[in-house]
Amino acid sequence: MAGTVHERLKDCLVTGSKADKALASYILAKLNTIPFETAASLGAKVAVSEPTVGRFCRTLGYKSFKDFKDALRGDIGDRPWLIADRLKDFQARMLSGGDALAQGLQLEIAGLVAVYELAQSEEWRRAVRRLASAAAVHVAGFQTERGMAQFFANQLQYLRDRVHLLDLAGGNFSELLLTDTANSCLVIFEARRYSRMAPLLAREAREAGVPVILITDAFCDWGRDLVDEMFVVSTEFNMFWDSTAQMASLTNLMMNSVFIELGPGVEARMNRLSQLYSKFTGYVGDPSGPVR
Amino acid sequence: MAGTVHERLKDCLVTGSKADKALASYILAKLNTIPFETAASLGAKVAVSEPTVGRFCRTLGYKSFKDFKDALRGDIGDRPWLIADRLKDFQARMLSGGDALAQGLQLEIAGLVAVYELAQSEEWRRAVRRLASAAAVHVAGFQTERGMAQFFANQLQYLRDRVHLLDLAGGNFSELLLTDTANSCLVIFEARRYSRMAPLLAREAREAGVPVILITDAFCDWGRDLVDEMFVVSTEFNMFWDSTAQMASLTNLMMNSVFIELGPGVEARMNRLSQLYSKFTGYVGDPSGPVR
DNA sequence: CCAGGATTGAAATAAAACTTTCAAAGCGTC
DNA sequence: GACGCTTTGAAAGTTTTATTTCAATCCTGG
Repeated sequence: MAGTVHERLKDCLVTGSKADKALASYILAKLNTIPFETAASLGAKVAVSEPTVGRFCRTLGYKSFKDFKDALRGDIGDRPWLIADRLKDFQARMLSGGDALAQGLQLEIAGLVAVYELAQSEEWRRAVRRLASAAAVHVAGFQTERGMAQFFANQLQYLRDRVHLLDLAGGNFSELLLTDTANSCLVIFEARRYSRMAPLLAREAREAGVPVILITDAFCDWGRDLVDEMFVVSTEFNMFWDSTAQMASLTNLMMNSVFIELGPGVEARMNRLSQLYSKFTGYVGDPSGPVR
Repeated sequence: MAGTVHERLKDCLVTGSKADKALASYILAKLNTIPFETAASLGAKVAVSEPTVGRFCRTLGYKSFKDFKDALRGDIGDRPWLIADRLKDFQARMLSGGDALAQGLQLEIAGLVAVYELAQSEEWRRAVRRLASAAAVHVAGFQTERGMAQFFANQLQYLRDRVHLLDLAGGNFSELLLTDTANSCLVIFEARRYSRMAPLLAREAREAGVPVILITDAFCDWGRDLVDEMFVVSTEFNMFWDSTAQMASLTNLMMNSVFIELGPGVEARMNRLSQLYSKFTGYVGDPSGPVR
């Protein structure tokens, strides 16, 4: 049997034996609590023995009750979502061949949902207000997260003035710490293995009265008490190393929020910036560029 | 200790030992996946032993790890936390009010699936082989895609030698075009509005016999006949401007492919690079860093 | 720098969760 | 009602998961 967990269970409602039907029915009704159950506890609830639960999972095509729970963990459901069919293709491949790629995709989708959920938090609104209203915004990232910091800074520069990318090149962070820090703020991108610089910088900034926004992974145990807002994105997608790609999605979502916070007035700035780019460098197909 | 699971964990962030903080922090960040974990699997994720997880739960006032999970069930049990249900939430919002956030998520998921599909194409394999075997790799990005180029370059540098980030700072691209171009290649990140520089650079590179890989959006009409491999990511997620965030996912996926192509030998390089970082800058919690 | 408590992991042990085996019960068919 | 097939649970066995014990290590405060 193939397909999502939902589908298999529904099939089972029709084709299964009495015990199977009872199990499928109960599981569908109480999906939320299933991961907390064991084969025995579930069996007890449905008035069925433990081995029957195991057999049921095997009928469904899973190796064991445990395997079934794991499938639930990444299951996207059978929503008539725009991409459902293509997604199912991937899932099918995963189930047949243990395709690492398909598994990674599921994890990444789950992470993405989490990022979008973050955007609804109070913490998010606070960070957005800060980014929109601070006198200056400094952005830092270390190792492979340097690019993320750059990406964030470049985008924010379209929306507002006084956005600066910090880097390690000078060996100190005087750009942030030795200027007027009143009402400025700091954004740090960092993931495992954390550079010694990240908490150091966060601590210094805090001591200078500069609020800190940290975008990081789930393993960061030094951030909570050192920063004002902390956003955690998923980084484990079944790849040979952790991926910080979702920091880009978060960045983008945050830019959108800042844009909304700033109001339509920013468009003037954006146009002006484009004009400047056009004047000095030029766009494709833009006759007003510097050279033809 | 008393209170909800959430409260206890937060207390623990302040009062707990190092391992306890790491555990509390991780659990708070990934509450949704905890029901699927065992003490051992959780321990592995935060680099802590199995008994420590058990003790941690007891410190928190629970009888065992199992007891802790049961408490969690009561605490988060009624709010949706399976991906399927959380997605359903977003979808419902989209259908009811045309919620911008929900719509964005839907589009972004679809885009992500498309990126993963790209990773199975012949074109992808070609690009990967190229990135793994070229004598040198140059990476360029313009405007807000500079960060993406940097991100790509920084990651690839972990895997191989001779990766260079090009930029407009010098006003020419001699780093690529005036050195020995034999068997080198160029990667360009670019999205609307395209910098005049992008096609210019691509053309020059091609004339110099340098193959070009282009990562861009769906509107790029100048790329096809100017580059060897072209990867198109979705950029329209219902935001006030296009987002190139998925270029990061693509980059990550590509790094994974290059890693596989290069074989396990790269690990030596990666370790060496980490050692260097440790020596000159240092990691959090790494006593062998340059200063304590 | 050192003593003493706190923290931690390895190994051993205990407990639990799950599977297998097997016999009995259910159920449709002749 | 007997036959054969399927389904099920009890009991025993196996594997996985959690706890205990204990020695090593790490802090902390003198």
